[in-house]
Amino acid sequence: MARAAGGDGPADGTDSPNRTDRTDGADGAEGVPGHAVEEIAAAWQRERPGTPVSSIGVVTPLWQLAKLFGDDRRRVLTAAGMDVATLDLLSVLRRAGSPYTLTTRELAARSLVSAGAVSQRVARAERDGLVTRRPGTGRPRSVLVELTDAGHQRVEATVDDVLGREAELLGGLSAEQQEQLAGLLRLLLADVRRRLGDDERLTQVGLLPQ
Amino acid sequence: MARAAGGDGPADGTDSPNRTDRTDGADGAEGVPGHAVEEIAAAWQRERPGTPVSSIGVVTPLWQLAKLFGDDRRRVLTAAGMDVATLDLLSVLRRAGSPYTLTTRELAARSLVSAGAVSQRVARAERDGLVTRRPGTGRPRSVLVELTDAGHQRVEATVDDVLGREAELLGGLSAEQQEQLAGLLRLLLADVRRRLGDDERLTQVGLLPQ
DNA sequence: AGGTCTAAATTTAGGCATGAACGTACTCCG
DNA sequence: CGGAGTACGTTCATGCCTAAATTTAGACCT
Repeated sequence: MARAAGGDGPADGTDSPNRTDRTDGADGAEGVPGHAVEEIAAAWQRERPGTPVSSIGVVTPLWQLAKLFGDDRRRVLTAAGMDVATLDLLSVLRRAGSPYTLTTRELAARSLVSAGAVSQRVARAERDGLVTRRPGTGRPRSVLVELTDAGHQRVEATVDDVLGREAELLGGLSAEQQEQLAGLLRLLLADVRRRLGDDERLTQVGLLPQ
Repeated sequence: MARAAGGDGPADGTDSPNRTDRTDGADGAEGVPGHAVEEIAAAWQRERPGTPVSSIGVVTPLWQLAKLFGDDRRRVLTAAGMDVATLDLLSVLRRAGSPYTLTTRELAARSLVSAGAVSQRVARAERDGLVTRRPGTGRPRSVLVELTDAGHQRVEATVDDVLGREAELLGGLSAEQQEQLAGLLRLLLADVRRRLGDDERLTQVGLLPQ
């Protein structure tokens, strides 16, 4: 997605050769394909000694990976006539199991998006016949959202593709590395969630990825 | 974020009690504050045996963490009269060192956003007097973007806050754990970038975080 | 030398998210 | 019992991004 316009053509494949002859000089180790993250912290240190760079080693790649995975998923889904937000919604309902019904309140909590966003997601999905909406009997103004057959089918048709693709992208890491990484991320997530969510009720989770 | 409307009130503290009396039954270990990621893979397995869930342990927390860090950063910056996209732009220029000038082409590559997004970011920043734009002498239609003094000051005023805050959020992990995590993320990032970017020139990096 | 090709930036259209204002249906207390 | 509170879903304005169309400036070939 750092891609410019121009569809899927051969694009600028003839790109790297004449790369270092431009504006440079202010750029250090540029042109090297894999210079990456370390360079960012180093640049801050060089330009602004004392900058608290300790977080960069974790946060930057985290960010980039999320962006890369997200963009990739979007592309996969667009090709299948689907979009990320809708799949997220449908997946949460699908995963919940029969009767595939949840309140918008829970949907918000499990999707990690705002209540307003859920309202809009559900409205779109309802317009497309993928879910239905009806008043619930529980709390005050509660609303129950239920997956339709069409919605059910849409999930079945795309989930494996998306998850399979992601597994493929993780293929560069060994099973142990993946496990180790998953463990550390889980640990960090729990801690961060406690620090933020604690007094801010990001309470539940159950998010995005499928 | 996952908050509804209505300011900062005590919100739904009285929430968990009457939670299981609604739609549930299809919800397993719900209500538990920290049920999290494992539950997602388990739910897929239960509902749809054979679903390729192997990636979930890594991708889901990755995603959630990026969202949490991103939202938090946005809040910090909003309070300071700044926004994430602009700080990203200014930071890249600041880090590049004197003369704090880069082409839009490079800005796009280093920010991991589309060319159109860069155009808009620069236009906004220029309108606010944070950067200037002028034709370059290099390639055909190249444009040089340079940080103004005002832009320079804006970076100085916010970077430490943002980075400091992030370091704080990482505080739950020991230095070794952070390092280990950083290493695995770096490894994965390099590999993913190769798989995607290789034939698609997400070539450069140098992204977001600060 | 001139026409065509190519690559880069910008513009435009559309999607989705946040946050704040609303409307409203229970709850709880006097 | 009745009125204020309060929690929840929706609506609205705004922001940012992607993808596609558009504009334009050099490069290359004959």
